[in-house]
Amino acid sequence: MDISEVAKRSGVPASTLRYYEEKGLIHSVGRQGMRRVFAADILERLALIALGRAAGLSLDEIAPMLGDSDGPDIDRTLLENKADELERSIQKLKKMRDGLRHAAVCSAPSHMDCPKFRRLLGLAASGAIHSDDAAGVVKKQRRNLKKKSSKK
Amino acid sequence: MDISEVAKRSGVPASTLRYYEEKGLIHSVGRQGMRRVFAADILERLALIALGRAAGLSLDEIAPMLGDSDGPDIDRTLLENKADELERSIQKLKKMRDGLRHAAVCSAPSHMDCPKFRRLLGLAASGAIHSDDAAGVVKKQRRNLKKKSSKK
DNA sequence: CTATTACTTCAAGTCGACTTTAAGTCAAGG
DNA sequence: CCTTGACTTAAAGTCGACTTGAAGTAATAG
Repeated sequence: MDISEVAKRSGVPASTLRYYEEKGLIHSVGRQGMRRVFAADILERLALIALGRAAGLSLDEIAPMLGDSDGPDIDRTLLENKADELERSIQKLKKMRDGLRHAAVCSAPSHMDCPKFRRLLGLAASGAIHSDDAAGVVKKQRRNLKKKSSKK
Repeated sequence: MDISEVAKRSGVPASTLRYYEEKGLIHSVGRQGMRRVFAADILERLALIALGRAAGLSLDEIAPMLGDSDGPDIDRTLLENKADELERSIQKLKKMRDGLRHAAVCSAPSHMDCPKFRRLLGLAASGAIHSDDAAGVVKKQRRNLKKKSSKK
């Protein structure tokens, strides 16, 4: 497969594939002239990378998990840690969600008069809701939208 | 209050306060010499900003919600949308969490032999689990750690 | 054989929310 | 009055994961 074929099948842009190769996350099996040729199993590897990303791993964290030879070499402890991390994030996001829903329907004349809202405010201020959690979630969605709409 | 007092009370670094002022999110009530003086209600305003950030709003989205005069001016529809967004994120993260937990304990010789794992892989590859969701959550945690440890 | 198109590399740009640095100002304590 | 330390500004740097642009090469359709 050439790079555009991989891009088509995987949904990963060619530029990203080159970037991944540069970072050592993927490898081409050789070249036809100057062009990269990829093996079929590259798709599985890309799925594995996508999974790692979805689990909140950085590319540098993912790299060592992709076994160089055959199957992936996954650290089970790391997986558990990530799962726990996700669990904590979920709990925080739930609090935010409930707080937002209440604020949206709260009948207090001003949100500042609503005790629930003030409690939520206190949580955010004290960092009990770690402000980064949701921010990251949403920011990227915006980026994706932008990407899609600017596809000339 | 001078800027360091606000920083101390709110936990927001002085540099960030100046940045927020530059962006129009906060205002000082005047100067003593060259130094900013803040009113007491700045703390409430900062809490509001923290809340917005926690809900996944960008600074530019937050700005219009902080009423210029007295109470905040919050768009209830926006809040509902954000709550829905969080809800979707929560569902995705739950899938990830469960998938990771299984992968961590799966007895298949290689993860590639485990049907559940392959299903998870498929989800990630197809983008059903929007890869950015968890990534954002975690990345920032790393940043926070870095910040704390490099605090000379 | 040649034009087209798709690839190639390398360097630089992007995004958001800050932080850092350099150079300068000044309020307050001794 | 003078030092000192906390403030000031403006500009540049940071972080991660890519994307974009410029300039060049070559596989392939005609």
